[in-house]
Amino acid sequence: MLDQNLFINDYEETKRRLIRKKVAVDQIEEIRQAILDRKAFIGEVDGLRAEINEKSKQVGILFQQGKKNEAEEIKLSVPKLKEVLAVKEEEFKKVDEKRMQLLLRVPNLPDDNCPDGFSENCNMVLRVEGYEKSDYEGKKFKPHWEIGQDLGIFDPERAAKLSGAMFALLKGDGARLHRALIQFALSINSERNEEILPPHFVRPDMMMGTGTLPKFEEDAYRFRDDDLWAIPTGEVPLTNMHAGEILSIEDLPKRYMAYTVCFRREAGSAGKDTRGMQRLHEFHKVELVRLCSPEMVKGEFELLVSDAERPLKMLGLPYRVLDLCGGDVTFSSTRVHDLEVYSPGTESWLEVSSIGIFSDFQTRRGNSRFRRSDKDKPEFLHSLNGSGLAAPRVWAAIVEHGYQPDGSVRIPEVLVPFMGGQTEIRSP
RNA sequence: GGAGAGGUGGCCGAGCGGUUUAAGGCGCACGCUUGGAAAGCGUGUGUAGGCUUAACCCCUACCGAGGGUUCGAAUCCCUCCCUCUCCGCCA
Repeated sequence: MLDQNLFINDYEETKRRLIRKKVAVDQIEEIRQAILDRKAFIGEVDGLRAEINEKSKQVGILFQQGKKNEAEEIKLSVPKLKEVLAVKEEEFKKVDEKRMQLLLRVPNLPDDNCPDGFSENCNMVLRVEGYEKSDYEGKKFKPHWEIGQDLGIFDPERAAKLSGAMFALLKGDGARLHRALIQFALSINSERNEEILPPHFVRPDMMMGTGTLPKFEEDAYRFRDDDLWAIPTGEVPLTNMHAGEILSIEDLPKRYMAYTVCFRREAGSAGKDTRGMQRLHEFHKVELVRLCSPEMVKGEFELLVSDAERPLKMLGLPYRVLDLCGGDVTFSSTRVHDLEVYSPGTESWLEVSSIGIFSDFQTRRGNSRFRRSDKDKPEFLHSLNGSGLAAPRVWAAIVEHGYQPDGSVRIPEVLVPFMGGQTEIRSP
């Protein structure tokens, strides 16, 4: 959530930046008005409360002095005030609720360093690593689902039988390769990041905290009988770990990583680039989250990008780094770099990590703060996150790139220790 | 799931309808004292919002959360959440 004072003290600038993020002008005006309306009400309501408090205090004092009649007289004058207050409070509640709902649905301000533009076509390729066009041009590569089915390590039919479309079932060495990937990602990041194993179901306010609710309600799974949501990413529990707390600056930055399952309804994306392991309702991921002070953000962002790139480099996969344009930067973030691995089987770039800066947008919602010293006021933490390794798509890339003419799949060297020394996957 | 106990400031802990403006203590900060320190004494010590916007003062809300009763609620009533103890169930 944005600081509402931005709409009062820095309105033109805020408007300019929100427009870059495709927010309609009248929506911005509406928010400003709601904030002003609320401010007007709060003074009136507070004044009435003060008056009632004062009279009640008088009643108590008069009773103790034995001045019963005077006390009764004041007592009778209060209900009228309370009626007025009740009406005002009712209106105030409406105005305040409207303000809140509007604010919760406004995206974060994009950083001015984001390229201009409103669609993914305007995203800028910052660099391409390990990719030679000539390696792929004019050649035909098998998609991972074919290779996987031939080797008996990937079974989409049974996954569909059990759970429906966009679920995966890995078998034998396929499952083992997946497990190796997770172990590998956790191992190489363990020096810098503290490993967390969080709950996978969270309260609604935690989903609110990362900006997932209320805007993206249709994309998350919720339980019918309990007021809990299945996390769409480890970002949700990690970013909210210190909700309601005030950390000391000496504890910063907090660098967390978590291996979690991620649950996504993927509403509206059925049928589109969903074959094989490209898009799943349930997938496994190692997530990296940083909580820090504002001046640490720049450095942490660079570290995060390099942490997210490292596994791709080590696995020898070709990938590129995108700088998302202002209009394509996600709801809660100010700046985003995407890592996309090249999938020769689908002849496309698959997003495997989205590294974002969220400023205090998420932490204001979750009320996660820090203090510079005993004398300083608490300030909101700043948060960042990115995938350390999104298992299914990396799995797909490894299978496609490691595919050998004899039908086997070569395991990248760095994964071999995590595969118990196994160097390739063959049909049994 | 059943029975019971409890949730009060950074921490401990009193208050169970009205000078509570939340006692007292610990911790912390500053000052006095001292050759220096400890002890002692004194002062201060939350968050958010409003007003001012340089600060103070003042006002409002906050005693797990949300409702209710009352002129007045930390205190009484209802619902929910969490923690602890015992029982039951269970990987």
